[in-house]
Amino acid sequence: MGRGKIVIRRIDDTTSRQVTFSKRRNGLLKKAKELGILCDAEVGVIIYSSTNKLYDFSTTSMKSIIERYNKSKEEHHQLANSSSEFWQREAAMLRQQLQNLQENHRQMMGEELSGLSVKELQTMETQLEMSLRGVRMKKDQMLVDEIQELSQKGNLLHQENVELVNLTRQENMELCKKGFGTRDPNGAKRNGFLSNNLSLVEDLHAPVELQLCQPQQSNHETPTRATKLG
Amino acid sequence: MGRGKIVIRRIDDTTSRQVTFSKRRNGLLKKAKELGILCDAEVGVIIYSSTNKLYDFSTTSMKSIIERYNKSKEEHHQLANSSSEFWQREAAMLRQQLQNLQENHRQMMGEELSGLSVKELQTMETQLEMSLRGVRMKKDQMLVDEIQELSQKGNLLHQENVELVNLTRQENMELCKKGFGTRDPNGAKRNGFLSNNLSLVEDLHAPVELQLCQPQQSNHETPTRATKLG
DNA sequence: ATCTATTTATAACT
DNA sequence: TAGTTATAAATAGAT
Repeated sequence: MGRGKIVIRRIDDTTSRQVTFSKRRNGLLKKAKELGILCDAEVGVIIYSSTNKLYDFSTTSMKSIIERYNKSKEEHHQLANSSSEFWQREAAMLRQQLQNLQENHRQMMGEELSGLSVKELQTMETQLEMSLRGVRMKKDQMLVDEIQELSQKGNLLHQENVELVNLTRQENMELCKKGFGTRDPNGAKRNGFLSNNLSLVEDLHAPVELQLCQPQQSNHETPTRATKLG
Repeated sequence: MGRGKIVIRRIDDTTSRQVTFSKRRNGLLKKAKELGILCDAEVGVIIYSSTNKLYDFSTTSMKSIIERYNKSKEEHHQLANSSSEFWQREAAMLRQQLQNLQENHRQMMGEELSGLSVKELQTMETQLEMSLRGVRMKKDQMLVDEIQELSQKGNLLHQENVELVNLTRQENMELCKKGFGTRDPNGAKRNGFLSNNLSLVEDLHAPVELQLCQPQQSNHETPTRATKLG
């Protein structure tokens, strides 16, 4: 596949050979990768250039591929000892189970549906509907829980603020009595700071209560008035 | 490089995957061989199919390539000496994979949902919706196909019956001419049997066409009239 | 397995 | 060494 046809024979020219090596090596590694992905195969490629440089590719780990290969070859002439045989069978069984489950899982994910009967598809459909209901219920429950928790936190903060306002008002009144109120009659600085603080909490609080639609809180308006009063 | 472009992604259809595996495996081994010859390289390729069959190629001997590779990587000491140990570790690894997939699968089935975040649940919900759509589409397609096939069979039977009626009528007329018609002028017995036969086929035929809503058949009424005439 | 339209890899060249 | 292009080879989809 190139400008001209070539015969498969060692390329004599060193430069040409190295250029071709570089191109074809990449091609081979690419194809190995594609084979692994497309066909779900375990592939290992080891290449040593004529200059003794190593290039390799493997879908999983080269170590495990080589070990698997060695074991495959050993089987032929050497009957392993009983312990080895046991684990080997165990591994084969587990590999099979894994493959079964993988296929099942893929079908569950809506892939690889060819080869299933209408009845099987019907069963899967029912199962998926049940799963979906389960997941949605769980999600909704989690959201409701989260909202409730936030709401409770909000209520707590609100309580704290009401108490804080009351305390500060008492403090102010006591300061006024002691005559410090004359230089700053409205307490603008401190109260300004406080009301800012409170409205921030209000902003965080209000939408949470909207989402929950809890009707029992009749004390919502008090802090707003309090900030206006303060 | 084929009739159509493909994306490099696991092929879902088992048959296609195996055909492609066979073709590309041969391609890869051929290219490995060519690289070895053209560029004077040492090449080793190990392939395990998804059905765990081994295919390999090596320019020299796989054993020497693997040994060279192991030396390059300086890993050869720690490779499992005991076959038993190797398979034991292999089994442990497979078991772990199996457990991971099983947990995933259970969650997919709507079980064991605790410990998932709202975001994860949202992702699962979307995935399940997609899967459900896929399964439903596949099922519907299969049903439509089945109906179409039945309809075609029905049409064929219908054609055969029309021809049968014509033949029988001709036969009757010829019998009448030969003078056998005088004892049974209407040919009641034989025609009665035939019309029963036809209406049976009609009953089987009609609803199938209703489901498919094919408007092109203008010959539907003819057999009904024929039975009335006969 | 075989065929062929098309894609992909790459030989020759820059 | 990297980029371009004409052509050979591989192969996807069909039979």
